[in-house]
Amino acid sequence: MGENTKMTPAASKILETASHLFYWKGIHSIGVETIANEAGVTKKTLYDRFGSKDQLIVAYLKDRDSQWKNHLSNYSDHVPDEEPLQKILSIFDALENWLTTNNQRGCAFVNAFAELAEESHPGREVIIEEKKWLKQLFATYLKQLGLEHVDDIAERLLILHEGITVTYSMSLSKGIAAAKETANEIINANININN
Amino acid sequence: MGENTKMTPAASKILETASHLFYWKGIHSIGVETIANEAGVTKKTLYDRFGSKDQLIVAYLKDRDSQWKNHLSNYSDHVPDEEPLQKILSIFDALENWLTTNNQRGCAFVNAFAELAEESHPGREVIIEEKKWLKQLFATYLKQLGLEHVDDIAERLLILHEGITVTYSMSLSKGIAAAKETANEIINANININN
DNA sequence: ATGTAACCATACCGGTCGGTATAGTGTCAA
DNA sequence: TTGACACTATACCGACCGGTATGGTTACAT
Repeated sequence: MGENTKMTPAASKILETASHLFYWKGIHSIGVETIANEAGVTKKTLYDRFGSKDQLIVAYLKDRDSQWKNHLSNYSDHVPDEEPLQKILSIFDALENWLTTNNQRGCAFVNAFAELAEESHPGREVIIEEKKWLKQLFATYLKQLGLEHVDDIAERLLILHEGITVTYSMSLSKGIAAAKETANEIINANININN
Repeated sequence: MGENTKMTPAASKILETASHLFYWKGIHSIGVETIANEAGVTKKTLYDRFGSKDQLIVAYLKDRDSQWKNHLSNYSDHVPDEEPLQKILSIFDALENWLTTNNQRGCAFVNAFAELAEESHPGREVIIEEKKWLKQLFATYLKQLGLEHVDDIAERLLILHEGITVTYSMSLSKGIAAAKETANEIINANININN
């Protein structure tokens, strides 16, 4: 779902443009007319492809989701399955690179969640599912490490992940080292309990 | 600065109303007309008191800041100065109560930061100063504990603080226990190093 | 050759945006 | 008692909002 491959050329361009503008200028601050103009496309085409601004927002969020997961794969895939701790730490490495290159405005999902105040907005589900997915990924690796209380520890790792993203985007953290090291310490502390 | 005491009655009502609407509906989603109407005041009065929407936004952020600091005092002040660790943990207790009562939409500052994308918006400075203040507060208590690397540890505590606020607002954390316990463990780990 | 899908251009809709203008009322201190 | 201040009420401004209507062009598959 949402793969660029099965989109028309105009739709791809619209989504690409919307993605950039929504992220850097904010969802509510950007009008559909601006998106259409910047994409070199008529408003008619935008509505023919996406139906409404809300649906375009959902497409934007799904696109960010798949981009982030793809980025993450580049860091995790070459870590052998026998090293789940390194798998977890690679997530923080992926985040560091993600934040420092072209994503200085912080987490698109957290920002969008702030803007989409209406409980019923379909974008909110996409956001929450993304975070749940990440938490579950942490839990899976923790289980492979043979830890107990994996849900609790996964929650802590997610907290670190979200926290560092916020502080980094406000220039209150220079890199993500503080979060990565804390993650490492939390995990090691719980490994030692089992020995 | 910004104390309600030296405001006119209408100004207080406007700020109170704006504060509520900005927080729950989002800054860009709410128009000045709505605020004026809900406050039972004319738009003229709103502009006579606050000058512009942007200045009202700044007033809103400063008001949230003083409210949060006031709330924090209620939790920290009755912890004796001789117990800096408890002072730090009381910040997390204050946050738990803050988030669970009337502040379910997460951190007003993080949300506003997401909405105020323009680098030059005066509200951004208020937000960053607030976070720096909290980080410094952590550092002060850590220094009283006789720790080294207080800036590094203060950064970690801030990360936990921001992280739990985000995950709680997305219903991915049930309470703030995970953050508070991690904070406690980080501090204890660094106390032991000195012994 | 015909239809359909993807696009273009332009013009329009009602509604709302932030902000201003004009005119008037009540209160209270000097 | 006068003038400054805090307010009310109403009407207006140009700009922009999300979304629609109409009509025409190209390319491509059947």
